[in-house]
Order: sequence, then structure tokens, then C-alpha cells
Amino acid sequence: MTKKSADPANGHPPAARQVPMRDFSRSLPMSLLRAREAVMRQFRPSLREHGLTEQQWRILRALAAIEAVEVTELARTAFLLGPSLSRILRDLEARNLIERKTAKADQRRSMVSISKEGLKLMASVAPTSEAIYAEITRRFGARKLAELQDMLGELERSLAGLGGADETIAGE
Amino acid sequence: MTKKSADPANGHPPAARQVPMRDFSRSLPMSLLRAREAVMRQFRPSLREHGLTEQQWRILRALAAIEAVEVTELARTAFLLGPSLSRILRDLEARNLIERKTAKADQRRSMVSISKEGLKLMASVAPTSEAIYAEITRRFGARKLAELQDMLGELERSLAGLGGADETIAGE
DNA sequence: CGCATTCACTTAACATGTTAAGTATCTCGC
DNA sequence: GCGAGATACTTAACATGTTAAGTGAATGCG
Repeated sequence: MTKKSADPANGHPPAARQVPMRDFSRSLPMSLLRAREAVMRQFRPSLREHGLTEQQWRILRALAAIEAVEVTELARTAFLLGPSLSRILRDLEARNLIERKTAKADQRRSMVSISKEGLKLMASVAPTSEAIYAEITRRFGARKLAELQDMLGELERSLAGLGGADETIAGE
Repeated sequence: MTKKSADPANGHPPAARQVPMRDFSRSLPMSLLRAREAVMRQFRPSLREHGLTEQQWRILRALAAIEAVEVTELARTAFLLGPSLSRILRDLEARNLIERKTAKADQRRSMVSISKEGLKLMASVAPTSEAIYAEITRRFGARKLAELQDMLGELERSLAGLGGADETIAGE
């Protein structure tokens, strides 16, 4: 949609296409961005009703599956940068949705876990969330969805080790 | 690393898997997020060298293809929300990369266009950007890339009209 | 014409993304 | 054991995402 270029009614010369590049709207980053937005648009309202943002929900979900994790590993799991996670954890802790206690062995580490309240909140959100996911799967097709996920994973892997900058991965 | 369980020293029962949900890291939103990040990680350093953020680059690219646009349409094209765009345009204008002038017919509208300097900057960034895109295409495979884009587009379309909240689209 | 509504932005306020510094611990070599 | 360096976070600072409110300019209707 919206493939204008029909040169509506502005009495101007063709265009200022000085710099030749691929059609911007068809670039891979834009495709991924739009697709993700289309998906998240479905979930946000429900999360919002429960006073959760997308990232907060990611954190709770990551925590629900385990007993406790260090902040750094949680950041990897929830795909958040340290500073963002740090702030969000502060808020979630203030809301009593998570708990924190410094590890005894290493005072630098703090172990994060979900609280009873956090679990209760999750339980109230999960059904809707699952229903939405099911509807998305139904609309797009379970088979195609799996195929898409495979391709996305492959894309990730094919770009691993092409780190644009520092590349501090080493033995991982 | 990845010392997962091993149950260090905390005297707690096994795990807190109270709320049953799909494996979080395999959800569609996470797959899309990670894939996009893997791609953008390639571009960011180059853009950064030229003093541009991803969004600023999106705006310049959108502008390079046309003579001038209203802010609202530019927002659609660059896939940015009004407020973000508003701020970024203010900055880009201060850097003389774009130009703005209010439309004569409708004083509310302001037409945005890329400046000579903006075009010059684009010309200096485009080659590297294209090279990176080519490398990504090479690694992932041109055929698969096209296939992936198709699927992403399909996903978008299959979720259109399922707007999570207001749904104020009407005749578009 | 008068004025309520709608429009096209812009501001404001708060949450997150992102990079750079800062702080407290821990580890290790000497 | 002690001081340099590495670690695990946290803070800070700035840019963007996101929603709500504000502002000025068109529109429409009585």
C-alpha cells in the first residue's frame, strides 16, 4: 500500500533523487521493525491494562522460569542492556514484583527472583497473552510462523561474528 | 560461564515455574527483536561515525527520494511517531541537514525537504551502508532474504485490522 | 459571522535505548 | 597482603518511544 509516486498534484519537477539507494521502505531493518511493531501492537494494550510495559513483562517472564539469576544473565535473557535493566529492576522492586539479595559468595552480584505478587500478576496476564499469540498464529499460520522463526534465527546466526564494532565475545 | 543450575548455595526448593508459558526466548517478538538488532548492529558504527542515529538516517533517506513532504506523511514513511519526528527534525534543521517551510495553502502544514548539506552527508554515508547491506545479503543469501521479506510483509498484512486498541484507520 | 470541532503539529512527561563514567568488589601477581 | 586490573552493577547524560495535553490554523454548521 501507499505506493504513491503517482506524482499527485504538486507542480514540481520529478524528484530530488540525488543519492541512489535501495527503496528505503523495503530495507531489511524496516521490514523487521514494521513486522515487530505489528505484532507488539497486539500485546501492548493488554499489558498496559496490567500496568506493565513490554520490557517489564519480558523480565517477569524470564524470571518466572527460574529460581534466581544474576543481573547480567538476566540482561542477556531478556535482551536488555544493563542500564535499562538496572532502572526497571529498581521500579519492579519498589512495586514488590521482584526480590533482590546480594550473593553471599560474591558481594558484587545480586540475585534477582520473581516475588509471589509478581507470579500473581503474571498469572493474571498470561491467559490473555497466550490468547493473542494463538490468534496471531492462527492468522499467519502455524507452519509459516515456525518457518519465519527459523529464518530469523538463521539470519542472526549468519551475522554473528560480524560485529559492527568492538566484538568482545571471545569464548562464549 | 552459563553456569545455569548447579543450585549454588541458596537453601530454596528447585524452581518457581508457577506460570506456564511458551519458552520466552522463542517468542515471535523476541525473534524479531534479536534479528533486527543483529542487522542494525552492522550499521550503527558507520552511522555513528557520521554523527547520525538510526532514526536520523531513516529520515534523510526518506527525504532523499522526494521533493518535500508534510511532517505527518514523513512520520508514516520513516515509521516514527509524531513527537519523535518533531524533536529529530528540530535537531536536523539546526544542523542544516533539512529545510522547512510552512505550506502556503494551509498554514498548519510544514513541508520538509533535505538540504544540500543533507544530500552531501548522505552521499558520504551511502557507499558504506550499501556495502554492509550487500555483505548481509551475501551471508544470508539473496533468495532467502527476499523470502524473509515476503514473510514479514505477509505477517504485517495478516495482523492489519487487528489493532490492539483504538483502530482509527478508516479509509486508508 | 460565530464558534465548536477537527487538523497538523509541538510540548510535556515518563520509560527505555545507548554509551560513557562511576562505585564497590573481587582476583591475581608479586 | 597490597596495589593494579578485571567484574558486576549503578548513575549519568542524551536520544528515542509512547501517551497525553497544548497551540494555532482550518472547517463546518447554524
